[in-house]
Amino acid sequence: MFTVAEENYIKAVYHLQQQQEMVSTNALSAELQTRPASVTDMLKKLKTKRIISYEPYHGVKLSSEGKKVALGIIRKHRLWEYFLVDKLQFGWDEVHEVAEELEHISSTKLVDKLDAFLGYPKFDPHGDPIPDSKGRLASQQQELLSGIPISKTVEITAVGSQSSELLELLKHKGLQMGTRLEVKKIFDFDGSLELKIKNQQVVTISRDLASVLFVKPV
Amino acid sequence: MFTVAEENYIKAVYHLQQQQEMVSTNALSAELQTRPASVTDMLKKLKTKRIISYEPYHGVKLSSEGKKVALGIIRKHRLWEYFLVDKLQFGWDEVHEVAEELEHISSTKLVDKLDAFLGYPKFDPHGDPIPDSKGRLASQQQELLSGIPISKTVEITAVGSQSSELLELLKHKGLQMGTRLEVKKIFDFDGSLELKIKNQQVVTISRDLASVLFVKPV
DNA sequence: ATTTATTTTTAGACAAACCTAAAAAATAAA
DNA sequence: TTTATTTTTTAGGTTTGTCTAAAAATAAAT
Repeated sequence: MFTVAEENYIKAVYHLQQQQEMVSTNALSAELQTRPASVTDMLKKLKTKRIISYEPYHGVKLSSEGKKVALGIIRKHRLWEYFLVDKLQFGWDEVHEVAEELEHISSTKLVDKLDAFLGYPKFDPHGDPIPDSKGRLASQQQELLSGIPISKTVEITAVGSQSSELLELLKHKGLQMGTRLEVKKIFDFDGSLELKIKNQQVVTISRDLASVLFVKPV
Repeated sequence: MFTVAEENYIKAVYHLQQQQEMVSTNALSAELQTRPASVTDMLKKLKTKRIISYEPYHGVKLSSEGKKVALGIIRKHRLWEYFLVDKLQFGWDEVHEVAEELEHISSTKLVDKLDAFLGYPKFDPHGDPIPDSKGRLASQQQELLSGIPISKTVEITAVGSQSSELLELLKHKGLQMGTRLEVKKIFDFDGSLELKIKNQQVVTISRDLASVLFVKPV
């Protein structure tokens, strides 16, 4: 139905739309590492396929059909990530590129059987919700760790970015998806936090780090 | 390293070479459903990449490097087929097309972890051997069911073709890879065989069918 | 050994997805 | 409200992998 290139554009528009309603050519160009002129070409193509609404010079957004397609791709991406971590023992910080390839395998039967095999997981290893076969996303009342008061126990559910620097830091501190922890102290001077990792050691993290970690009460 | 199109050509040369040393342009054209002119173009390209040896008008064969690449692709194809049948409950007659897509996922780490997850299987669901990480194929002393004497117990290891008609017939008779059976009678009139499926019912199959079923002693 | 038929290659085109350079539109600044 | 800057689009090219039509090489038949 769609080429790999088309699917990557659709996914990029979806992600950028989380930030702002209308997505600009330049934003897509940066996200996809292609030149603006190439983006314009593809937008014209996707418009004729009724996947996006697009008026020259005024940005794009996904049509309802486009959203469906995007959720299908994201579903595949996140299910494969879950598979790689849960079944094949990949580190959760090394699955992204492989999942970028696997998400373009077309068989819907495969996706649905994979979903069943994994036990219909609701969140991927980064804590992001996995759309179900109808495109529905589980919503999670998640908050930033930087806003959690002292002595409350929470569980890490997501990270605000996928940068390898961030993932490296989390690994070093012994933090991952599902880690339970309690905020012990908050230092007013620099906003750094002292955390007690459930039944384990105490670590200190910066305010910058606490501001990209999503948690849920437990 | 290689594009999907290149990999499909390499795989096709490998398969056709099982029949005859030198592979012709026309044979590749038929196998890949492309025109002979397109095949010639690709052969020139693969020659410069030192994947095949090719002299105009005299056919091609894989270089030793080309064989390595081919075995890598076949390894992925067969491991994925095993995964689909063993873990995702696909019928063994419906995995081929999906595996045709999955075999082009590049990560070798993925392949090796998948291999481990599956328990290093030696044969795929069609009974074909799966190359190990060094490209070695398990050889199997397999014989045709039509040559097995009465009262010997054997296990089905492979089928001589992948035609959907054959696969449908096998499914109907309750025969699949790994099925153990004993030859009960051989009717001289038409060469048909009566088989007792291990601890189950008795079925009769034609000589034509027995001539495409590979088995091993058990 | 010629002629005929088949197979294979060359030549020239096309669509997809990218590119650079230049023009046009929109936005911000003077 | 002009002018300058940034953003986006158009115009024209490139590469990959395919195609058709025609030419060349090989194989088969008389």
